[in-house]
Amino acid sequence: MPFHLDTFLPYLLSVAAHRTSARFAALYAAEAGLTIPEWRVLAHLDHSGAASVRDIHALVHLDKSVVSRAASRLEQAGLVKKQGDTADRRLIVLRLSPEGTALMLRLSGIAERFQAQLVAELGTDAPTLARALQRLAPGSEP
Amino acid sequence: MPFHLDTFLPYLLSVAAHRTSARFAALYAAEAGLTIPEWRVLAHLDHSGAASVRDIHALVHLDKSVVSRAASRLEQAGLVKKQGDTADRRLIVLRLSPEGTALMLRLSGIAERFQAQLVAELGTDAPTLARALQRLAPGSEP
DNA sequence: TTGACGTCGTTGCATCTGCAACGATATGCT
DNA sequence: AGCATATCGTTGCAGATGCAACGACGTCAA
Repeated sequence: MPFHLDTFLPYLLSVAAHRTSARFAALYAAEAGLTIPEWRVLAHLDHSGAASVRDIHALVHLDKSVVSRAASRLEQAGLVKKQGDTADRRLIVLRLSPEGTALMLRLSGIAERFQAQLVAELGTDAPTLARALQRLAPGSEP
Repeated sequence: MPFHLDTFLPYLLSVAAHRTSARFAALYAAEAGLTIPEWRVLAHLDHSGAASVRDIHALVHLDKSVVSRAASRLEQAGLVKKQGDTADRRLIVLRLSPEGTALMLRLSGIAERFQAQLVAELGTDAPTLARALQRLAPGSEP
């Protein structure tokens, strides 16, 4: 009995994730030419206020190098400010600039509308989906 | 009210997909050093018998170039045979070699056990998750 | 038949990713 | 204090990815 790829959860997850990210990226592409890592860094800074590269690396599931390069691009674009931590001079504190804050104000509106649309498409399955995904994607594991 | 990334479905999907794929890849890494595209090509050939690059591209959500290169590597590894279609000489028919069939026999066992473990972890949410993912990942759209 | 157009698989190229260094700094042990 | 060890952010590098060509082949209409 051969194996069926189209009921295999890792495959379904991968395809659904890719497609959903692409749909969302198309929405904010008009607003700002951000990559997904850049968007995640901005979003995290928006709700945490300030964070180091390490914090984002740990909490947002991006490699250190990806965060570092995304932060550099965002700084060059004037959306983020880097600032050496005075207590621990290895750390670099990232904060949204006023322009970054303004951009996130618009982007978070787009994101919330997209989330609402997804929830509408999923109907009553939406909360279960979110719960199941959170179980598959633990917050702290490597 | 700032935006919360950790309830955002595209983000949850991405992290869950990455982590689940990594768990699965670790399982078959010992059995065969396959990349994910290679695994998908093998799995699709296992249950379709024969398929062209185009077929796999359309059904398995991989770029043409990715399928082409994966097929070349698999052929060089002796797991897949390429064969020109006699009717339409643009097409290249891919089939599992005996070695490829034997490998898939072992890999599909690993895959089914992993799927069973995931289902066990998810409990009653598993069928709902699968249904929701299928709705987010339509079979034919570009 | 001829020629325009579409499709197939491959390849080149720019970019992104993940991993392993590396220098700078901090921490802990003696 | 002094030195080994660990952590932080950056960078180099090999490999993978997505996209746009490209040549080869097929299809359709005139």
